[in-house]
This record gives sequence, C-alpha cells and structure tokens, in this order.
Amino acid sequence: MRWSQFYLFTTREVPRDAEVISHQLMVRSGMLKKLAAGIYTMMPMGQRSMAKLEAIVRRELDRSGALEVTMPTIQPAELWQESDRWSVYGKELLRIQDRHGRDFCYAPTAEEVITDAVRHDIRSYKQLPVSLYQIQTKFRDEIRPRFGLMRGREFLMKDAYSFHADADSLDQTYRAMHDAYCAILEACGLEYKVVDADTGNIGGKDSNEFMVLAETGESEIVSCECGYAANTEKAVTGELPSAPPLAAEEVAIEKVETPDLKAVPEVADFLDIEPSQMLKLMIYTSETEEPVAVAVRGDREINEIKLARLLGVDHPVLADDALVERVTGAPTGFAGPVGLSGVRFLVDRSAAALMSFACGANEVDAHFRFARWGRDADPGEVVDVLLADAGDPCPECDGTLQKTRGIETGHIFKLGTKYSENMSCNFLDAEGNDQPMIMGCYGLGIGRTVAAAIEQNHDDSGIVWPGPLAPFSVLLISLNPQDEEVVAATDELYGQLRNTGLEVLYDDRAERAGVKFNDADLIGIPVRVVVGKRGLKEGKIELSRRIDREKHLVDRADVVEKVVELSS
RNA sequence: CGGGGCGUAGCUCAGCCUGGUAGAGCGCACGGUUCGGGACCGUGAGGCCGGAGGUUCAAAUCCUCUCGCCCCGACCA
Repeated sequence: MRWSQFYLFTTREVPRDAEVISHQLMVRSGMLKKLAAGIYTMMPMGQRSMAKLEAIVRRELDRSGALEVTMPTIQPAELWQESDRWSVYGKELLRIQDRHGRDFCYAPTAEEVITDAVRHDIRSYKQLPVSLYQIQTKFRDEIRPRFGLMRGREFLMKDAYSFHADADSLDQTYRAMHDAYCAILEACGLEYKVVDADTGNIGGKDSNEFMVLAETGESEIVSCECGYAANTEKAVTGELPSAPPLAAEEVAIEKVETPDLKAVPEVADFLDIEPSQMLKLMIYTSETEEPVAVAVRGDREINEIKLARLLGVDHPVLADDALVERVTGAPTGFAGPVGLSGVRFLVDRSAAALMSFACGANEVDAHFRFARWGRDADPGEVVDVLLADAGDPCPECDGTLQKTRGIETGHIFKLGTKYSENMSCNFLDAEGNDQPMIMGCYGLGIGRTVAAAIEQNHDDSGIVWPGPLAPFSVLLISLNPQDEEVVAATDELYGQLRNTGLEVLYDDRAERAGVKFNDADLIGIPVRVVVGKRGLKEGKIELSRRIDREKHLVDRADVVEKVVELSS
C-alpha cells in the first residue's frame, strides 16, 4: 500500500482528552477517532490491527472446536425478561424502543439470544456439547467510559457460549477455552497472567480473567511464585502473621477516653500500639439487607466484593452516620464489638485471630483496650472478607503475595444452569429425563486487547507493534521522492517485497526525511526499509527493526531476503 | 450519580479577572530556497468564541439556564 493512496494522518499534538498512552498513540497514529464519550471510529490503520487480532482469535477458537455465528446487536426485551436480567442489569443496559413502542436493548452480551437459539434446536444429550462464538459489537452504557478503547461504551468483543450435558463436559470446554485464550495472548506476544476472578453480574461459579500486565491497568492482581494468581476482588490469603496481643489473659478490659480520635491510626498512635492490635468495625447496608456489622483487623481493609457475595447483594454500602448511631449507639468512629447486639455480626479471620485488642466502645470519645473475644465480645460469624495485599502469605504455599496491575482482556465463566433454567433450555438425558443444560461463557475484548498491546509495547517515540498485531509488517521509505533514481529503486523494491507476501506500507510521500522517520517511529511497523540517495550510491539499503532501531546497511541484492528474515 | 476541571480555527492553546471590530503555534493551499531525524522565507484560506436567554450603547469576556467533553470514585471485555 502506498501511503499517498492510503488514509493515514498522524499528528504531533496529543489530543487533550486522551489520558493513557495507548489512547494517545492510537489517536496520534491515525488509528482511532472519537465520536462521543466511549464511542470511536476505527480508521484504516486501526482497523488493520483489529483485523489481525480477529484472525488470531478465529484461528484459536476454531481450533478449540467452537463454531462462529453472528447474533443481532438489537435484542427484544422479552428474552431479557425471561432470564430476569431486564430488571437486574440496570442502567448499563441501553434500552430502546421500536416504532411500535416495543422494548429492545442493545446487546451488552448475548447469553439470552444464544440460549434461545440452542433451546430450539437441541433436544438430546447426544447433540451436546456445543460451543458457539461471535465477534460482534457490544454496548454497555458505562457510568464512566475512559481511556479510549480500554473502556469504551461501544466495543468489539469476542463472546463464546458452550452448552453441556454434564459438569465434566463443561470442565473440558472451559479448559479448552482457557488454553485458546492463552494461545491468543501468546500469539500476540503479550505478557499476561491468568487469575482467579469474581463472577460479577454474569453469574456462575468458577471464573478466570486474562490480565495483560501493565501499570495503567485498572485491575489489581496478587500473585505468588507458586502460580497462584487472583484479582484482588477475589483473592484469598493464607493466615496472616498474628499481631502481638496487647495484654496477658488476666488483664481486664479497660475503657479509655479518646476525645475526637476516630480513625484507627489516630487511636493506635494515642494508645501507643500498632494498628494491627486494633479491631476495625464497619457497618454496612444495602437496598435489600438489614445492616450488618463487619470487623476486620485494624491495619486492614474490607473487600466489598467478597462481602457482597457473602451477603448475596449487589452493592453493600457503608452506613451513613445516622444508621451507625442507631446500630452502635455512638457516632461514626467509635464502633466496636463489645456489647454490640441486634445486628448480624461478621468477623473477618484477621480480626478473629486477635487475642487481646483495642476497639471502639460504642460510646462517643471512648475506646476499649485489652478486649478479648468470648470474655468481652461475642465472637460473631467468622468469615473471609479481607482485601488481600502485597506481602500477605500465599493461600497455596509458603510464599508471599506480590501485587501487580493488569488489563482485563478476557474473562471466562462456568455459568452452570442459571440461564438454561430461567429460559427452559433443556435436553433429554440418557434416562429420558428433562434437564437444564450446563453452560459456560467466554469473553475477550478485541479493541481492549489491541490497546493493551500498545500499553505494553511502546517507547517515547511511539508504538512498537508486536509483529502479529502490526497493521503492516514492513515500512518502506523512499527518502528522496524527487530523485528519479531513488524512486525507481524504491518502486522496484516495493514490487519485490510484495511478491514475498509481506504487507508493505510504502511511504512515497513528498515529505522530508525527519518527518518520515518520526512517523515511522510513531506508527511502529516492525521492520523499516530506507532507500536514500546516499546509500544507493554505494549500492546499499538501510534496514532496521522498530524494537531496537539498530541500522543495518545491506547490499541491494540481499535486501528482500534480509527483510523476510527480520519479519519472521 | 457525587466531587473537580474544560468548551475560542482541523489540532494544541492564549485572550475572559478589568466588556470596545478574534490571536499564536502546528496543520492546510500557493510560490521560492532547502532535503538522511518533525527546515526556512513570503502569500493565503480557514471562526455563529458549544447552545439559548439576560444585563449593557456595546458580550468570547459579566449573569442565568442548558448541552457536550475530561479527570477522581462505584461498574467491566
């Protein structure tokens, strides 16, 4: 492709609304254009990279045994009412009406539609399992779209769904999808981790996320050398090293005046103890639940996602001051387990392990110290609602957890029968019994993965494409487009390179060398071939790879062979 | 939705406080000199100053309302 015939306009300035590097570089390199918040046009350059990834995804999914379909993006409300998600999904679901006033939504995902299709076709266990996938536009009316393709509202996603007669079959397909996702990310040359994940509102039990590691990632991951890795939303830890008890067993509980001291660090400082020797008590509530009291060790945080799962609610929220006062009898900041009653009481393992601790006295400006479970306070229900942190013990070995950040490019779930039951997607088993199919679902963000690839592969000058995602594999530059000899030589080379099957972008523009070099660095094509008057005089052509930018002067006769070598 | 910020040329921004005929750089067009790491000189096109209302002799500038966009939080491929 000749640049002069292509549609590619780079910019020097960073667009004001682009915050993260992948977004900035995609806009500057002419890949992406914003239309509205979280809604983008893929320009030809971007489209090519997306297509590269799509091809890899198709190859690996086909290999896993899944079959490609295309489902509508506009879906009737009835199906969503049947699965119960019409009411559950909330504002993220873009709801629309047709001219007759019938309700539809723009698909954020396609469990309903695929389940509807399968339930009409499949009757028998002999027809199972099946895996179907599509690469299709989705729309989620995110509360806050941001970071370009990393969190758009409209986005391209590969979504796959599998249907099974039994759990073993689901396990097999889940494993195959897991392996396909690994193969895809490896084929793209990305550094990633597979982590245990929370299932969110898609539902189901087992779940893994595929995190491309990047500092700008929105997800926090803890991991251990032994291979354990989890989203911090989900992560469990080994037993924490215990904090030294405040006092020996015979020391009685004692009330201390703590005027205006509310936060744990302040109180700990005042009492001259460590925050880990205190107990932190928070009051949570939600739309559906009665208030609950949740205790965690003073130096730690509560994982609200774990809490939500435990309570079976969507969003636990911290109680406001009035509710705290009603539950504990004291203003916010002085809650404690001693004398607490009339409320469900959850105690995180970290707090349950405390031998003798300080805590709020449920009384304004007062805390207790030397409190003990059993003797002074009801031990409550011991649970795990701890937010894992770096340095915590690994739950699976003697190691220590590390914390990193990642971009969630893929997420796979074992759904179970949640949708098949609601939507009567049944089959007859070998005994002739009607049973709901067991399902899995598997998502991979196409645009997000391309953006993640840039986050992981760039330098100060621009993108450094991993070969498989590069929009072109070779950039051929003629440095002196006004010089007939140079043009003739470059034209000839262009033909030869194309004959090898390489995708060549030929910069034939009447621009100065500096402009071309800077654009080359910006758009990040892996191999650069420079034809200039100077080199040509010696019969040489300059080759370099974007990744190291080391220049090699090569005899004209050897160029094609050498380019093929560098491109592989 | 809560908190913060921004809308002026295709892009990045100045001008607004203290009202008086709309600016710069980049980009674009034309001419010339240049030409292996974002050249230089000259000429030129390009604006309903986000929109509506108000105050005023006069509004980009002051006031009210509105729409859009960005950042921080809850959400997620």
